[in-house]
Amino acid sequence: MEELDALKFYRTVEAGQTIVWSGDEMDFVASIVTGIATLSQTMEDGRTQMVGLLLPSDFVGRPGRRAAAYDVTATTDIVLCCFRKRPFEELMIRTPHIGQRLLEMTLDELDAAREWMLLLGRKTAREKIATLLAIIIRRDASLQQKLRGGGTLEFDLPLTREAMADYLGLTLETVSRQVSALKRDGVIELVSKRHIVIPDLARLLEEAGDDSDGGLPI
Amino acid sequence: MEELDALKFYRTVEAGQTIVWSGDEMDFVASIVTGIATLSQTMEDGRTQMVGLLLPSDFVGRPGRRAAAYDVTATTDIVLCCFRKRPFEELMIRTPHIGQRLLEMTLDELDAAREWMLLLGRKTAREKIATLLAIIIRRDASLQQKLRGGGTLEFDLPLTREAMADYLGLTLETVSRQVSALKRDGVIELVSKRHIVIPDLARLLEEAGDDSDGGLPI
DNA sequence: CGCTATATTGATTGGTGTCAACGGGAGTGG
DNA sequence: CCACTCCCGTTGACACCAATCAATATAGCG
Repeated sequence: MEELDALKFYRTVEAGQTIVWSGDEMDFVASIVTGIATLSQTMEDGRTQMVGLLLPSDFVGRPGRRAAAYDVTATTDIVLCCFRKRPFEELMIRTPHIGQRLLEMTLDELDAAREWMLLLGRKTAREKIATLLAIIIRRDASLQQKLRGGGTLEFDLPLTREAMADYLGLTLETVSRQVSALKRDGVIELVSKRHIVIPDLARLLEEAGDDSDGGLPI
Repeated sequence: MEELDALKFYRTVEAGQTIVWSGDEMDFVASIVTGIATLSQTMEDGRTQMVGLLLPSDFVGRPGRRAAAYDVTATTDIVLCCFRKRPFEELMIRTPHIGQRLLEMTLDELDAAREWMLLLGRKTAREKIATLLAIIIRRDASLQQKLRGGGTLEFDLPLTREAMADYLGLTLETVSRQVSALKRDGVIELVSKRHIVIPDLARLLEEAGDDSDGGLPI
């Protein structure tokens, strides 16, 4: 661990900036310290799909790969803790614990990706929005212990409507419409465009279409 | 490695049988020896989405997790090489190499899942079909060296139309229609319903909408 | 105060889902 | 050998959800 410390250096990125472009050579790996970043893929004609959301403690880059496979973009101001790749890889071989931790994290990301595949392939626009909100809530809950005995929840959306659309495989107009519809139906309340109140979490989860029991499985 | 051998036992599953149900307790992990299996998720109302395709050498189960997160179904007759989970986990801690290999495989699966997210979220039905065919060809090519100098390719579909639909986030009717359309347009030829000839691979890749150069990146 | 980015809303189109009928091959049994 | 049935696949008619094109708010900011 002290060895890792010796390798690291910090880097800051402003909101909206792209950290790496798909296809770029990457000579470092990194871990998010603060802020939120997104992984996305873009087709020739401009259609884009987000394929991952990176939160503090998440890992950027893949050991053993030269070029980046996705665009990595900062959605908020970001602080990265970087390691030059070669030394990191060597350290990983000598220190099994690091690899084990990476395996854990990668398996979690794989689960998240697969949950997202169900959303993209089979859920309606309304269910997609509800699911996204539920996921953001779950994440918030696990970070800051903000649950007040199952009462009302509120939070800020860290994403624009366009980013939500790219995440959900929708257009931004559809996102806007469905958010309005959920508001009209009393599932959510909009304090401002980005600040949302959930009067009844169970109701939201029902709209999300998940087969979960409704508990917050942190 | 010899230790691993001491733990293993084999299990066979008939085509169509479910190996584990989502939520089941799993007291083993396994590796596919022969055959093809699928990972899928199902919603309460029956909508299902495949989230993974397991080929020989692929891994089943997650170290450190009690219950299965997905349904695992054999699409062909299958032979599994199983290890009881607890001893396997202990061995993994003592033998870093196994963990490193698992990490590699998991990262590959994550890449595949993310490629699939782009397909599910942003591609048209026609592009989805073309992409699936391209992926099957790439897999076949990497297994058996069947490429004849960029000439015509042919192969068998290992999936029913319904399985294709579950994989692509479509209905089986739409799959059937788009396969017919690709045939009508000369992109593919149907020797039988499951045996396909590709007269022009570049054309197929173009239909798939990928930004790749068209080479077969094995 | 305009300027720009973000968001909402409307009108219309089009792709895919849904419901339904039909085709065709493989296996089964008379 | 031929009907029968089942499963898989195809095709058609129609409906509907979400995309597209377009106009209009709203908020932040120099």
